[in-house]
Amino acid sequence: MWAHKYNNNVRSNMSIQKKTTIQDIARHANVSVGTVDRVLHNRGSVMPEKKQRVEEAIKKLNYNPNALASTLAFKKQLLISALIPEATSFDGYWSLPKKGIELGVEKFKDFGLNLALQEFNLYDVSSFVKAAEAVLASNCQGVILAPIFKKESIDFIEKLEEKEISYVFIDLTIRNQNFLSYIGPHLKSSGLVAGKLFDSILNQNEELLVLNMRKEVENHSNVGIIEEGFRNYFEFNKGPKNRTIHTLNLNSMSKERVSGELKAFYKSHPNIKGVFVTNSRAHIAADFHRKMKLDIKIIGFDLVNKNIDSVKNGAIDFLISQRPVFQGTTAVETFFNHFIYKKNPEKVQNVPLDIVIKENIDFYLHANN
Amino acid sequence: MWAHKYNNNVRSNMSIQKKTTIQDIARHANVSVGTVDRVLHNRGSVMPEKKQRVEEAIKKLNYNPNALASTLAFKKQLLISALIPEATSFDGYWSLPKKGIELGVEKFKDFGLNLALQEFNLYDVSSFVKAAEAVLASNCQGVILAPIFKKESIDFIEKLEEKEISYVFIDLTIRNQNFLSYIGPHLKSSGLVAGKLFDSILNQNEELLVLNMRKEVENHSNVGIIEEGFRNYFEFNKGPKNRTIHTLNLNSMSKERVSGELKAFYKSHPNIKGVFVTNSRAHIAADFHRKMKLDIKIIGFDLVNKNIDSVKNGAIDFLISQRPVFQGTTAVETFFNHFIYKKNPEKVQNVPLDIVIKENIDFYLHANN
DNA sequence: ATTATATTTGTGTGCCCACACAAATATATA
DNA sequence: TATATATTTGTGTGGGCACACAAATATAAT
Repeated sequence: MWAHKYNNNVRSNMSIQKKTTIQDIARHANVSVGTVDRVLHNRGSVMPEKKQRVEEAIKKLNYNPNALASTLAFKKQLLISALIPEATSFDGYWSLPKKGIELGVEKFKDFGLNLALQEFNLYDVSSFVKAAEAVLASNCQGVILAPIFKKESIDFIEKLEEKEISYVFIDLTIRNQNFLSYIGPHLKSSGLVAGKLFDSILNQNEELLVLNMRKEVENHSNVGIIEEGFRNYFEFNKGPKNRTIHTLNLNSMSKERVSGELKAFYKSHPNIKGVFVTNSRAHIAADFHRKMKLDIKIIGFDLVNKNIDSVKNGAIDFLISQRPVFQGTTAVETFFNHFIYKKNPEKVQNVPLDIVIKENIDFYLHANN
Repeated sequence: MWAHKYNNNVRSNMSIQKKTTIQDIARHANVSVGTVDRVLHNRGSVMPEKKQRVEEAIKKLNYNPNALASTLAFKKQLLISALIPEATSFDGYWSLPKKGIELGVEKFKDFGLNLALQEFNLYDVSSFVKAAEAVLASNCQGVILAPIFKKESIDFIEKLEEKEISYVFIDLTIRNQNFLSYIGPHLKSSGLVAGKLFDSILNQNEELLVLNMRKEVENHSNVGIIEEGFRNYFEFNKGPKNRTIHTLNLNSMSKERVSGELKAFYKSHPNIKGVFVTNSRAHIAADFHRKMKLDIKIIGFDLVNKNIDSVKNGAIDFLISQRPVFQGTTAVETFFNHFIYKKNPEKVQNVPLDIVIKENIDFYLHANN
């Protein structure tokens, strides 16, 4: 027994069937729409028999609420805060998640979703603390958080939990049980991918360098995991070629410093044919290689402008991109689904690790990855 | 002079501002909502001066229609047909675009979007013709078309144009001026990517084989472009290593036939260390290599189940994936934007060419790529 | 000026749902 | 039995927009 209804706006077309509404349910169960509403939201009290009739009708007519009408009627607005670093001239990465967040908000603004963007300085803890306070003062319902500063983030999260504000981590995470979702890369796999690529493109006895460039203040636990994954690859895939892997930690990002240190290092290690840069600053090494006409391969992270240029001019061989824009839209979408559709997200939402080369980079730039 | 309005549902929060409505416009321009409506849709006639007042108010108050309320009031339903091959046991590729289309429809069903799926047999032209007739009989407003059969597709398109039904191409295209959009890969770049990868991972004097496997009936103009891109790479990047590239065309996909032909070919060409399979059947060659313990690299296309297995067991080194699921959702979204928001899409929407290896494949499987 | 016709404008209804409130019914208390 | 209280149910309104129709005004023809 079927309960089909054909739309008569379009000339009798089998494949267009109107969605059933609460009105339909009410008629079918011989109650008022108010009662149907009460059953749907288990609000108020309904006689057991009527409740059953309604539930049967819902099943039979395959009722699904119209999210449009629902949000239109549900007047409450939804405010999401985003607490992320601001993009700087020498590190434009965070412009990408930001773009994603803004795209997501744009998409859902008709649904009453609003954004309060709070950016902080990647190298200034106090700016984070200040921004966090602004978020706490804003009485928003959800927070998108990039927990760059571990200790301060944990303090912040505690206050969020007191106020029962839910939060998602974006791009990086800290061990913590109560976040709604983590949206970002699987760091260890990032290292594995780089390892596999280098192992494929290098010859037998060529050596590798892991290059960590960072400022003192930065939380570098992530970088550690990436390097761990990278080294793991070669441990588990030893095979005939037993590669030597060196590590160089630099506390500077200045062109001159890096160039100098690399020059010295290469001199004492002439067999190095590949450099794995564990953050988005591969272009610094790339520029040096290009200037010195060194035939050393580079693999790095992230489609920031200077890296893009280096891929296009051949100085960087592979970039691993972790869908920064997509991370942003996903974070917003996660909250939307959580609050509007009451669907709880997966705890960990790992983004694909895109392998970008000169030949496919344009498509990544154009799409909102 | 600003015209802000703060929502008072949420305790006075600066960042939540109600969207302006046609009511606001009407008040501001001192006309009725009917007149505003007329201006917005240039329906009916409006006195020039009032029209101007309304247009000014729209600009000043930064009015954007609420798509929710709009579609809720706009009762017309939208029917989209999808004319794509059905997935078969030995070629599951088309289950992925189909999944994407269904996801897209699911997402927009509240907006009155309906789908009429018409699948045809990849190896049976007559099934395509029949499905195309069904589409023409369905009086839909848009068609998602996979133009596998060139001649028949052109015939079909002619009839669509007579009936003024717009259509998009998905996954592959044919030269034609009137399609609304093409959503799919840039074929030549697919070849370039494969070329670059092989050039990186192979040694100096190792040779390459381009393996085309197809049934007679298939439209193979695409495969030609891919191979062209592949060979182009080596022409434009000759460098020191001048590679020899062979081509083997097989009119069969049977395990036995392929194995036999490959065996013979490798015997007469012992220097071949890489095979580029120009469609989704790389797993056939992979199984053969694995059985014979041959150390020959394989690059192929598409995340179909058997290819996935081969990547995981190491028999396929690289897969190039062209976001089949995303293609489907994008096609639906394109029509949605076209009909609901009246936004015309870009004529060509190229999807990224994802490079998939053992180390990152899981993330591609989990995401809806 | 008077009627007929064309143009312009305003009002009302429905789309589907959420929620407040009133009405109706049932149960408890005096 | 009458009154107070609790439980259950129905109706109405609003959210922003599209569209039909009626009302108002302007223009033409007599």
